[in-house]
Amino acid sequence: MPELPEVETVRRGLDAELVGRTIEAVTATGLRTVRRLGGAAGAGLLVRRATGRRLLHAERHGKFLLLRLDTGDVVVIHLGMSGQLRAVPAGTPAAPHTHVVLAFEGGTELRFVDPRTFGEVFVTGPDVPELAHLGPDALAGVPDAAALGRLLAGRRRRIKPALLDQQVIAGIGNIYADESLWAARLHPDRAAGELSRPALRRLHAAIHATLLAGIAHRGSSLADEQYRDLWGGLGGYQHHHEVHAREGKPCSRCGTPIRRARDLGRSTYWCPRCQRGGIPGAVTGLR
DNA sequence: AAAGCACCCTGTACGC
DNA sequence: TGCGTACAGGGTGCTT
Repeated sequence: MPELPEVETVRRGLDAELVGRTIEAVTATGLRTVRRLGGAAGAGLLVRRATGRRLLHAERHGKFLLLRLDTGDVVVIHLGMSGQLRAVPAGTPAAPHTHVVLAFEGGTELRFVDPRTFGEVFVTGPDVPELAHLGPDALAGVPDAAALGRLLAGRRRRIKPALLDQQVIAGIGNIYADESLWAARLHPDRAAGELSRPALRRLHAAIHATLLAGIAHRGSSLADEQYRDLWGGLGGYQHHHEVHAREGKPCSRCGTPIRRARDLGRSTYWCPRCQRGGIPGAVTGLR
């Protein structure tokens, strides 16, 4: 599932491949993908506002990609669970579940492919009000432990749900939340607003190091997911995961088998020995 | 405020 | 072999 490092890898691909070029044609056949704009009318809106426009910048906020056009309009893309952006030569046969195609000058097409259609594409104005509810970007917007502390201050919820909440901090998903908490030696059930200053320092450093490592390895491509970069390449960070999808395997620090529990409808992985301090009786403490 | 769940959706894995 | 089911979980929205 694409999280910040995967989206950033795609963004860098756009920088290398398509920024500065003009969009010559747009097709939007996946009506669910453009649902925010309103079905067939939305597809027309995307075509009208993107066709003939030059791509000035490719930006990222959390897990959202923002393609800034020369009109000031912004094409916003979220990959959801199974979305892929691929750059291919015009004329390449369309993969199944290809929902939106931006045909750039020079013969390269940017194709949005998304089997499960949790992802979306829409066009909006320069201020992107649709993303105003997001917290600061987990990499660019949280400069130090004190900033992280301010985001978590006063919150009585557990730290893992807080990290996953895009309104608190944007870009962290299930993989990088688990990996960051392991690196910081924090139990996923620790109370978010009651972390000590050393714990906040460890967590801030862990989030940054984990996200940067994910980017350095071009993201995580787990066996049961589809993540690939702009050119179809697989990421490699899954080979460096310490806890995620490693239930029963020994913790690299202490040898204790990694545990797994269902939390908020998804899996949480942690080392029960290295990651202490869970709230007694909280979800993962019971299993 | 926070937890927990249903929902959207399809590909894959697995048990019978 | 093949069918049904569980699972994967990002985001949203609802209820408790």
